[in-house]
Amino acid sequence: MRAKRMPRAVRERQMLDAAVRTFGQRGYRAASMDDIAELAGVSKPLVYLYLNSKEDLFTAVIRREARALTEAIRAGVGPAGLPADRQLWNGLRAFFTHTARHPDGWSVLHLQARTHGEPFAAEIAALREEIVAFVTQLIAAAAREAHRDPDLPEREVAGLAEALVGAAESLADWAGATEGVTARQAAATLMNFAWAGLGDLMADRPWTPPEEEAGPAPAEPAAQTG
Amino acid sequence: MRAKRMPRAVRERQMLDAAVRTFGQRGYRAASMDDIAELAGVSKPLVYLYLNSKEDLFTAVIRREARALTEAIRAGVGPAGLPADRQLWNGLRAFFTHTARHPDGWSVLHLQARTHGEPFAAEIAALREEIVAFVTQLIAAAAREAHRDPDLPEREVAGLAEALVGAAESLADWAGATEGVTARQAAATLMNFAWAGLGDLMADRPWTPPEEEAGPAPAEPAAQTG
Amino acid sequence: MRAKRMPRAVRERQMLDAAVRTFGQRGYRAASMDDIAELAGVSKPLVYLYLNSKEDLFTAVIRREARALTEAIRAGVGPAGLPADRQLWNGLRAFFTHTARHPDGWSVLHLQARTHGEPFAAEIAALREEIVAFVTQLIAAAAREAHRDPDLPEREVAGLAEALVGAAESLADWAGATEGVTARQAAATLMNFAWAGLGDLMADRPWTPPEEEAGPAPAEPAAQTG
Amino acid sequence: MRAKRMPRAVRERQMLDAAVRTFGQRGYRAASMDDIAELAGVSKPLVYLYLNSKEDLFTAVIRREARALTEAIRAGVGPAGLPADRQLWNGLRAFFTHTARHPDGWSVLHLQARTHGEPFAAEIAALREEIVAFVTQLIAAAAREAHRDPDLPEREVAGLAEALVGAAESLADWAGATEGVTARQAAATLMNFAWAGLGDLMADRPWTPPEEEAGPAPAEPAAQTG
DNA sequence: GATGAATGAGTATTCATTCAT
DNA sequence: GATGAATGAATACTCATTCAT
Repeated sequence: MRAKRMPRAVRERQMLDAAVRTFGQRGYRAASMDDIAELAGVSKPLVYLYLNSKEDLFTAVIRREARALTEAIRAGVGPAGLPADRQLWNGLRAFFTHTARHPDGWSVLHLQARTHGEPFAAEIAALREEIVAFVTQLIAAAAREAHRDPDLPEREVAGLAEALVGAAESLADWAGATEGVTARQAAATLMNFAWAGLGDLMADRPWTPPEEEAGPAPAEPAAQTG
Repeated sequence: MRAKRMPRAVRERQMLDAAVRTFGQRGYRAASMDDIAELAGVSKPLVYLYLNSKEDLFTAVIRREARALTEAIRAGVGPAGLPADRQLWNGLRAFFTHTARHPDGWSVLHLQARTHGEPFAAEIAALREEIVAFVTQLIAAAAREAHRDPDLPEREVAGLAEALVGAAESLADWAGATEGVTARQAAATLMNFAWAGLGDLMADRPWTPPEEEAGPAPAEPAAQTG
Repeated sequence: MRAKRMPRAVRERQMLDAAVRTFGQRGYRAASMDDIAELAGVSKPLVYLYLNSKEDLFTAVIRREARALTEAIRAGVGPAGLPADRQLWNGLRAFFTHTARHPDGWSVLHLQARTHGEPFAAEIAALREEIVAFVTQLIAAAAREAHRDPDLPEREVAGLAEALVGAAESLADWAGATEGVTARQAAATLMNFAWAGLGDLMADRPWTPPEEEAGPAPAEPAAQTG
Repeated sequence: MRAKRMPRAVRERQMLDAAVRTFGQRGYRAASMDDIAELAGVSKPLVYLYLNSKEDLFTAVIRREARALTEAIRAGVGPAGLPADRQLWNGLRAFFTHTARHPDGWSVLHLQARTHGEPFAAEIAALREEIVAFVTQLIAAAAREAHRDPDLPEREVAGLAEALVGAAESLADWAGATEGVTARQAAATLMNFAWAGLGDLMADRPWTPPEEEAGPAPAEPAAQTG
């Protein structure tokens, strides 16, 4: 039973929701347009009318999910004036919270989109670059705060940022697969690792999370749609 | 055009070589058995005769590449008596060297195999578990060496190992994509990040690589075939 | 060349018609879905869209032909009140008429479906059971009419019914292959054989067909389509 | 482990044995030359060397099994001097005994060979003609014995013979599928049906089997090979 | 004589995509 | 605006058959 007339924006959202789920769970190639149309509750030609082709649909999905993720992080990080470690701590919690709440979207971004060549890889590269740039700038800020001298070489900082982002991605998967690991714990583990380093941890000198703000974790409207 | 007669073992190796390349570059679904057979220089039925099915072929590829990777790392790490940071340093260099030399194999292991569900995910899970277990044990050894007291909680150690492995994976991709980053540099960046931590780095207290052995990086017979 | 748009039911009938012909003449394995689609004047994907798989298609064909045959017989037999030999005589004429008019359907039911294992054999077993049950009940009725005492053992009756049905099947093939043998003649031969027995025939005591009704043989709308 | 050197005749017999089994159980199309070669314990090229092609192999199988069947019947029938009903009775027992002992051969002759078009159908037609001719001549003999006058028309006799043979085939299948039905019982059922007719049976005037000869049922060397 | 190595030619099935209404 | 009807192009997999040794 097909749903009755609806404004285009709503229909399109339903299609994208269905697509995220299908792509996230089955993968790009294994997901068929039939599946997606059925899950969205519309006919296949309508999907084509609105989203043009499978490639365009997948690209639209990637963009929407990428945007949602970066906005979640941006919202979590807080004002630019905070100290670097505090900003990172906030951002990581937002990141782990978001990936936990949108596993299909995370799967699309982290697994599916990277595995199927151009033009999707480029979308992901852009997303990653944005995040890496943010982290890079945080590291630079931390160096400034510490009056470090001389500066770390640029490429070294880039590598550190890559490492940090990779560690976060890995922990997001791990938290998603391991019962009972909260976003907060994942973030704490990563802060320790990144900020204090294993060396300090061995010496029992961990990084200490700042006292918590009053409210709950950065609000997100709701869990995964669909 | 009939392919020259060859002993089965040789042909099988050629097929696996072709498969690594094709799967690594195109992905599991997009790689067709026709492509692989052609690249291997044989007819499709022969591929089926020897490797049974696309699924079996992909599994065989995963296993071969996984084995090659773990053996390269194991060989690189050196004797068990070395200090933990030295073992890690050695292992990382071997890892980055291997992934740089076998980009298709690395793509299969890191991207393709994880994206296409069971039974491939299980193979990769096993591989990753092996590596994570090794890193976990290194961290435990480091703690012992540092006479750390009290012990880090088990789950915390697991998370740290996940983070470290994820960082390494990420840096392998980065090194593969960035002109002029050597395995040694990638390993050094990660050692700094992991061992000293960003905090120490800010304070200009980096981890110091041990003096280098005489010869070049751990020998590997040859680069990717095909 | 795009086939003209048609309602699904019509197209489905065309496909089944083409399938009966192809399966009946070439056999299940030798008939390719390409052949059937071409004969039906549609593309292969449409056949799959409507009939799902070769197995399902063949099953649908068997069911349709089985139903047509049993209904032809049921219609031919006439009211339950008739004497047993009269019912048998009517039923046999209907049977031979139908098999003569639908040789491909008869080939599917009698030859192809039995030769290719489950699940087709089960369909045919059900059909045959239905017919054998009908004959069995006729024999029982004849015994009642003759006030036979004691009853024939159940297994003996089953064997007789099998024999009669087998004889009918064989005569259907024979009539189909032999120029100039009418359904009526085949039915008469079988009635003689079955009802009088060779012994009586030798003694010149044949079974006598009842006077014929006015009209022609039981009407059937049309011959095989295609 | 391949068997060592063997005389050609023996090897060929093994291949035919394997082929009967495979064709009988799987059907002509579904049986692969690989299966047959493996079951025969020889390499595929050897099968081709001896039997030439799948078609030739199947034809050879049909001929061998047809010959075995007709010889078993001929041996069972006994001397030409016996009364017609006695000859039929003997022949039927031999037939049901043989089909029960060689189910795969019976399946090849009765099901598989008829279903796959020329040239196999011709082989079966020849076999059937031979049997029908024998039965026809028996019926003629019975008529002579009964001094029947006038003669039955030739086509009528042909039809009766077809019916009788079809009934026998059907009972062979039935006996093969029904637990506890012996060759003797099947033959008795058919003699009753054919000789006395249902009409006489209803009147409790069955055909009476002649007293049994001393020895056991017509000897056959052994059950199905392979 | 016997076999391991190899393939040409199919076969069922699927999917993204487009019309005609 | 929305959809039922339709297909071109691929894809995994199989099999009878043949050489080279």
